[in-house]
Amino acid sequence: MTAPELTSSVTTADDQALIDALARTAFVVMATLNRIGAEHDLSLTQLRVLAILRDRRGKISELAAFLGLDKSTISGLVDRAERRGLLKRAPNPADGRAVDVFLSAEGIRLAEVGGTQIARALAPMIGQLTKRDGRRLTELLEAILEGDANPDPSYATTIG
Amino acid sequence: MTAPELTSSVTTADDQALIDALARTAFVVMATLNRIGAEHDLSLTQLRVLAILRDRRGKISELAAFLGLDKSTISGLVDRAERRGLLKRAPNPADGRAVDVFLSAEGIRLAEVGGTQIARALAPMIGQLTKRDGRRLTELLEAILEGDANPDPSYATTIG
DNA sequence: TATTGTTATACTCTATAACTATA
DNA sequence: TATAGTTATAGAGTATAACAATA
Repeated sequence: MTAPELTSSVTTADDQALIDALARTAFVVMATLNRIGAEHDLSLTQLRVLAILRDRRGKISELAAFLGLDKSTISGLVDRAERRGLLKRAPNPADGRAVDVFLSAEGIRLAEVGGTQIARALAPMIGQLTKRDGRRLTELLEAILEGDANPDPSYATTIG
Repeated sequence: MTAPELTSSVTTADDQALIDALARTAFVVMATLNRIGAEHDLSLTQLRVLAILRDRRGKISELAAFLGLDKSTISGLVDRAERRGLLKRAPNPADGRAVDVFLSAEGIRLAEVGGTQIARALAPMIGQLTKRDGRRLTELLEAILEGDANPDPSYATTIG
């Protein structure tokens, strides 16, 4: 079986080739993140939660908005991660209804290890390019990200 | 909240920027695919199954290998899609144990509609680039995909 | 009244293990 | 014996609806 294409022929051949390359790249990157997450028994969403909390606290509602998920979903995700000792809950001092979530020492350690592994896993790919081409690719990707007009706020974020 | 980074600082700043751009692009593309799939009550995996079967039949075991999932998972996915009338099963003529899966007329229609929507959804992003930059981006992405050394066969595939 | 979070419920996705049928 | 597929089971991720506590 060779690689099929889902996108149709309403666009030019060049556009089509670019869409296909973007989709393939996305799947490879996501597969890498999934695989590294799985090595630590973390789903992609859990990995993202760890990334988000790596350098800040966050309320349940903020995490939900950031990830584009329902607050009840976050509640469950936090439950499981908390049970594993990766993060903790604390009452928000400014709002009696809100709950702050933040990483435990173990969560911080895991986020660091995961980050290192991700960089290492993607290194062979970016190593295909010269320094100059790498910078060029970064520029081009940042340019197309400018055109992202998705309604959901989480669509515009990085891994976290 | 601004965009956090999961990857660590074992790499150069340039590498880091590229990894970040790749991750952000991957999330935007995947979010687009997810959103369009959801509009048709299709998970990302179901969307990929439709894409794979768009121009070929496939055995359950082939779909499993292609997507990197267990055959029992495919069995369930096919069950649900078949119940919705999107695809059908038929005995494989060459192997009495195998089952062929293929799109129904409704499945073909849905795959076409979905493909068109995906191309349209990504158009604003690729529209940010000149024709020439678009071709350049395609080349660079194809170059880094060459460096993909993932063990799982499904990692090297496009959306389908 | 509106918002924050939790809980109950239901469904999908996923894997593992056990099973049947065929090779 | 080995392979293809199904089924039973279990757990995670997800959303909706109902709820309690707070604003």
